[in-house]
Order: sequence, then C-alpha cells, then structure tokens
Amino acid sequence: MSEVLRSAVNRSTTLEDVARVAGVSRATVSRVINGIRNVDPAIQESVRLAIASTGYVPNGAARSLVTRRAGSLALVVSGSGAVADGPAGGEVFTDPFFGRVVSGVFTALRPQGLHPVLMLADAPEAREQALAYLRQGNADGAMVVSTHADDPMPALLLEAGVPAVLFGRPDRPLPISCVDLANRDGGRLAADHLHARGCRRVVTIAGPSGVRAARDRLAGFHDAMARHGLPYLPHAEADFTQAGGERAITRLLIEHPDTDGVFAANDLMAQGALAVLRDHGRRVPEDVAVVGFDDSSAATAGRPLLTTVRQPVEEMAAEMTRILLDHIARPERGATSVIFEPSLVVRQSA
Amino acid sequence: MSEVLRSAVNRSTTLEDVARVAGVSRATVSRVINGIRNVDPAIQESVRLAIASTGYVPNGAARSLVTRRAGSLALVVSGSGAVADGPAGGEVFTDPFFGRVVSGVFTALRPQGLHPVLMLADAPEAREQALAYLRQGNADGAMVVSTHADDPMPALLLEAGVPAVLFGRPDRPLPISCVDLANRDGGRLAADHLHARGCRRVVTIAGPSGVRAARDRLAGFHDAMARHGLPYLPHAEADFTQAGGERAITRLLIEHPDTDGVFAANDLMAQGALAVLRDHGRRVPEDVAVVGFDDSSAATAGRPLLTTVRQPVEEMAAEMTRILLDHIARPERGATSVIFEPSLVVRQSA
DNA sequence: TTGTATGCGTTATCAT
DNA sequence: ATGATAACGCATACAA
Repeated sequence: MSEVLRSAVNRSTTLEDVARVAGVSRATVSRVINGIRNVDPAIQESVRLAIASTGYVPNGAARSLVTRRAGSLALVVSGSGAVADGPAGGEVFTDPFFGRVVSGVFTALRPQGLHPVLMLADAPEAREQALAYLRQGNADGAMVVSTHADDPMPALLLEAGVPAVLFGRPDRPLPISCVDLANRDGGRLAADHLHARGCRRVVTIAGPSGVRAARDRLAGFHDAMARHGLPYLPHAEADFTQAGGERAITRLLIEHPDTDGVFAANDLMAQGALAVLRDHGRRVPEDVAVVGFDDSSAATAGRPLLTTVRQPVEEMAAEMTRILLDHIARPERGATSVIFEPSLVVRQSA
Repeated sequence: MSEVLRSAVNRSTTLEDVARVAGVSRATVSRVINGIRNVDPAIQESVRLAIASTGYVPNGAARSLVTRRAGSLALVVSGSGAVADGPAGGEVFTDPFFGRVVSGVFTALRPQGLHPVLMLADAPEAREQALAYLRQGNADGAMVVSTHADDPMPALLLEAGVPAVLFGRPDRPLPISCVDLANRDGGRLAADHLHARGCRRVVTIAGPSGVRAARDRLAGFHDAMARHGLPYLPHAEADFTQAGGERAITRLLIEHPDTDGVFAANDLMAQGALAVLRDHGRRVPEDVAVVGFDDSSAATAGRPLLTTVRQPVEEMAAEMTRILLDHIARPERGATSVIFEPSLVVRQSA
C-alpha cells in the first residue's frame, strides 16, 4: 500500500506525518512537543503550524512504552474480602470518607496533569486483578486505603516493587510510606470533653475491630476515661455505617438505659445514634451527649449538629499523593510517614 | 553491552526472556499468554513454567501500543466552570450521588477486569487536560456526568471521536448515547403526593437552573400542581448542597410563613430544609410536609426519614457503562438512550 | 541546532 | 503447530 493510501485509510496522524508536513525530522517535532530548548524559533513555529493543520495528538501508549511512565496513579480501595468488616462493596463509595479522599487526591494531582485510576480490591480475585494492572505498569504507583488491618495489599505491593503510600498505618510495621491520624489522641479528646461535660455513664460504638484506626480511637477513649476514674465502659461493635450505628446504640440502650454519653468511632455511626436516641425520646445533648469522629459532611447534615473529632482527610489524602509523586520521582528515597493531629469540633450534640 | 550484562542490570523480564528460557519463540509465548489455541499442551506447560520461574509480567504500554486498547475507561465529572452552579470543586465528590455513580460503574466494569480513571473537568484548563488524555488514547472511552447543561464536553468528545456515554441528556440534542431519568415524571410524583396529603401552600427548592435535570424536576412538579389547581408556587434556587437548601428554605419561610409543603430537587437540599424547619420549631410532617429527590443515603440519615422520589443511580451508571463497552466493541452502532422511571418512596416526612 | 538510527515489548501476518 | 519478521509510535543517544 502506498504512503498516500495508507494515510488516507484510517491511521491516525503520527509524528512522522507532522515531520513531513513541516519539512523536518521526527526528532525535531518530538523536541518541540516536549518543550526541549535548542530549537530554532522559526522551525518551532512551522512545526506548531504543522501540528495544528494535521490535528496531531501524540500516542500515549507509544510514549509510555519508551518513557516508562504511565501518567496515572492508582487509588486502591482495599479490603480483606471478609464481608463482616466495614461497609460492603457498593457502600464503600457512598461513605463521605471516600469522597474526601478523592477530593484531596485531586487537589494534589491537578497541578501535575495526572489522573487517578480507581481500583476496588475487596476480594482475592479483585486484588489479583488490581495487582496485575499495577505490575504491568499501567499506573506509576498506588495510593492504598485499606478497610481492614490485615489487608495483604501493602505487602504485595512492596514485594512487587510498586511505589505505594498508605492511608493509615498497617497492623504490622512495613517499610512503606504512609499518612495517618493520631487516632488515640482523637479518642482522648472525645473522652475529655464528655467527662468535662459531666457524663459518667458513657457507652461507645466502636468501629470494626479489624480496623486499626477503629481500635486506636477506642483505646485512646478508654485510656482517657480510665484516667478520669471510669475504668469500664460498655461498648458495641459496628461497621462504620449509619445502620450499624443504629443497631449498636439500640442494643446499648436496652442494656444501659441510664446512659448519658455516647462516643462513636465515626460520624456515620454517631448519626445513627442520634436518630435512634430521637426515636426513643431522649434529648441530645440534655439527656445524652454524643460525640462522633471525622467531621465529615454527616456531622452537619442533621440536627443537632454533631460535636466531633476532626480528621483532616482531604489534607491527608493530598499529602499521601505528594509523597507518592516524590517516591516516583526519587525512588532511592526511603519510606516516610506523616501523622496528622486530630482536633475537637464542638457543636450541639455534646 | 552484552546480553548477559543487560539483563543483569535492571531491565524487567520480557517476552524474549521467557521464550529463551522455555526454548521457544516469542510468538509462541505470546499465544500461550493470550490463550490462543493451536499450542501443543506440552509446550504450553513449559512456557507456563518459564513464566513462573522468570516472574514475567506483560508490559501494558507495549501491549496497548499494538492492540490500540488502553484497558481503562474514563469517568469524567464535567462542568461549565461557572462557580455559581452546582457544588464547587471539592464538594462534587462528597455528594452521595457521585459515590452511587462510581458504585454502579464498578458493578459493570468488574466482570471485564477494567478500571475507571477519574477526571474532573470543571474548568477550561482541566477540560483541555482531560480531552488531551482521551485523545491520546489513554482511555478507550468516556462516561460523562455533567454538572451543567451547557457543558461543552459532550460535543468536544463527539468531535474528537472518543466513544462516550452521558449520564443525563444534554440541553441540545446530540448524536451521543445517554442514560437519564424521566425527571418530569419524578416531579409529578412528588406533586401528586403532596397534593393528596392536603398541602396547598407549597414551595419548591429548585436545583441550579443551568442543570437540565433540575429544571425538568421542577417543571414536572409545577405542571402537576397546576393540574391540581395551583398555578403558582413560590420557589428559590439553590445549588444542590445542604447549605444551599438551608439558605433557600430560610428565605422561603420568611416570605411565606404559612407554607405547608416543600419539594426539593434533591435529598441534600431537602435535608437542609428539614434542619431549618426543625430550627424554626415546625413539625415535619405535621406542620410542613417535605419531599426530596434521589433517594440517596441522605434520605435515611436523619429524622424524620425523608419521603423522596427515587432515582436508581447505580443501575443507571451500570447501564451507562455497559452501553460504552458495547460502543467500544462495536463502533459501527449508533447512539442509543435509556430512560429510567422514577418512583415515590414514602417515609416519614410527607 | 538538527538529523539518523536504534530500541522500547508486544501482537499479528506471514511462511513453514 | 511453530517460528521469523514486520509493524505499532515515540524518545533519545549519537553523529553531523
């Protein structure tokens, strides 16, 4: 097939075509496109013209084949596959937490012109799929949000040599970078506040025991309460969802009708507590004070406004992204960690 | 550099390496990997062995360079760039609507082993970036969720020849496939319900007038109300956020203190209305009945539970994804549209 | 400053 | 059934 025919058929325009039109070599066109200096301004101009007239767009695959850069980062929502822990498959994305992470990632990615590719690794099969994708170099690195502490994903990524950063420290220390919140401190803030308010019959709604952040929040809360002279507090475990929170508080109220304070390990469960308390005719905060965790949109969605421990998710996600970008640019550097401090946001519920 | 040295340095193992180890040609290894028949079982086995022993993983870029398939689809959150309309930048992802879309997309994508890459095209610059990414073939097609009716993205994608499917019909008809809800019917459902309940002094909280879905919901509501003998209803425009809903209902209550019914164009704004009504000491539904739209998680987040018009977002997003996959597989087929029917979900608020 | 030539790792078309 | 060999479209080391 002649050159003319070939280009007439279907083939999209290539560097070669542009070079021919501009009367220069492929290399020169490439240089112009990639903004490399040492190009005669006049030629530069004629190349730009040729690009415009041909409607040329570089081919991403060919480019990343030679540069060994995919131009995208993976955002992996990872779990153990155990259905009992945390929100199930579809619900993960409905959690305000997820939206905040995405938001923070975009903040850091936008200046670089990169885009996140979303991967859900909540079952062995899905995990293998995600891992294969990453190993093939379809993304330059991975940001991992684990919904479960014994998530095998971090170790697998490490082993595969994929640059990665975690949101939340793993259960067992790994030489992987991560961002996290001082969750124990957060629990302490909530305890001090409820105690100062005069609450003495406090119950807690814990997150999944398989989630480290959930355990740490509860531990910090219990520690502080013990220091205030309250060594034992009833608690129920839930799954970080509102419905789970509703079930937990219902159980707790039956067993401990005289409850005057509630600490929930996230806002969604606190929201559930508020709803049930209202159904039971308990006034918040007069009869029962409630403190949540996260300061997500759920905290201000209803009435009373929720007093909560703030976790700066967006900032944390942005930092996670920056760390990953840095690791990709300078692979020789070792793992780092950035721990954020929580703060108490006092509103109406406590 | 000698072959030995080269492979000793850093280079990841390639098809060539596997072929050498297995004592066959590259082509044969490729056949085994891609599951093409006509391969001697014995050789097949030795190739698998070689793959395992070398830890070979195919290179995604090289593969898609020749197959012309990226193996990923774009999920574009697109807007006009006008700040006044709809939730601002970061808030887009916190809206439960977004989470439901992602959820639905994953449902349809999972069986195919594909992953969505997220793109935010809310400003001219970001739009160009996203467009460039797509034109370069970094994704095989795009799913577009527009936050604004005069969004230029659909037309641009059409012009660029990128396979695309829209969530929500564009303002001016385009030969692009889309999924949508019969929004007018939804508005009608809400109106009929409020009227049947006896509400006669009804106000509406509209979404951004630049969003077609928002206009259609309101139009359907007003039409039905007019048929019930109520030709005029006060309304305020808001931005689909809870805060916006709060401001809108506050204004409406001042001007129309005798209001006995509220229709909000989405649940978030309805949630805001509930909060303010509560602040003002109005009982819901006894004094004022409230109907929302979407049946998102916000509908059951607080008390009273929200009566709302259900939009099956997850199903719609999954269908959008399936249509896109079909377009990619069979480009010759023309554009189609699938319109879903809304339904009324009666809870406590009306 | 510009052009030439080579390689990136795979799939696909041929022969055999 | 298998093996050469030619694309795929780009970046870059090197030569000029």
